[in-house]
Amino acid sequence: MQKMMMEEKLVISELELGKDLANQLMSNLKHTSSSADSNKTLISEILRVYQNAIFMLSLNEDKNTLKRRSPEIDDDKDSKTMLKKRKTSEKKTEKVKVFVATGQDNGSIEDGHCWRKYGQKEIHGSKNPRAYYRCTHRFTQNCVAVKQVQKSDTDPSVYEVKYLGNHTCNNATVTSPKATTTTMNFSVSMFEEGRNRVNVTEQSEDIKPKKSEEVMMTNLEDLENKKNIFRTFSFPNHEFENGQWKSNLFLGDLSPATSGSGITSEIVTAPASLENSETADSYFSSLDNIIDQDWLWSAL
DNA sequence: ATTATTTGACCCCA
DNA sequence: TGGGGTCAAATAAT
Repeated sequence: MQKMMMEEKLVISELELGKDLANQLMSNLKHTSSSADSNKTLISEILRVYQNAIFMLSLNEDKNTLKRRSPEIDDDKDSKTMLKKRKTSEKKTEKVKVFVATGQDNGSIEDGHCWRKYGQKEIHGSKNPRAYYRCTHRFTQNCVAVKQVQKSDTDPSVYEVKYLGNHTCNNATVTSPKATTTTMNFSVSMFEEGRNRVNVTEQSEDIKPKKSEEVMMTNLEDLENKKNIFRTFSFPNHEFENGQWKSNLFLGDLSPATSGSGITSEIVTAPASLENSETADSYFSSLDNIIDQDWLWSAL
């Protein structure tokens, strides 16, 4: 009950924030002096805020149905430390991270890491191809991080970005000094994935398989489709866990390494170039464990 | 010259 | 068997 209270509070505060932002926007629009960028930013914020609120609410609905799944996830976590050659072991209960970002760029959203494209495929039910990226330092630093980017079918301004594996390279943030004009706000959520849903398929046995998978959706909006699944959080200091939020958050750059299996949460402060608002930082917060979503990349 | 992208081949697994 | 992830040669960009 207390947790419920907490969540409700969060929802309310999100909505209030949205209202605030909307008012600002209204004001901006009245005084035509404001920049377009500013308005765009506000709109992005508003959308994100409402999305968060929606998610929180939808979460309550879901809670009953999928509250406790995945009782046994840990087992192989430590036990096999040095698993020699697990033959495509069993289920991959991975953690999935969902990023939501308002982006207009081509999916190559600045996320503080250097990526190298290594493939692109047409995907069965999708109109748009999926691009595959790996960390630039893969060979030099054995960094296994990989990501997939695919433009949304429904909204061309939306890019769905799926992250697999954690970065183990040093070159975390700071991509290049040059105009990190970077993007905007991101929200992240993370949850566990039910068994063979979105298969991670980290085929190699070379490096230690990271047990983490992350998915990121760029831009908001189309959460309409995937209503409840998407829990995105962008408000500071809140971590979702086992159906409840707790405040706890990390600020700073993308989570460094943590090659370990369990990522917990990470937040990213985004550059927030537009305007000077110091609070413009965006961050990623993540959640832990939640439902499994097939909707995500599924061709529905 | 070096580093990144493109793109069809290859390969694995459901 | 084919969908989708990766490789790698060719090509482009620096």
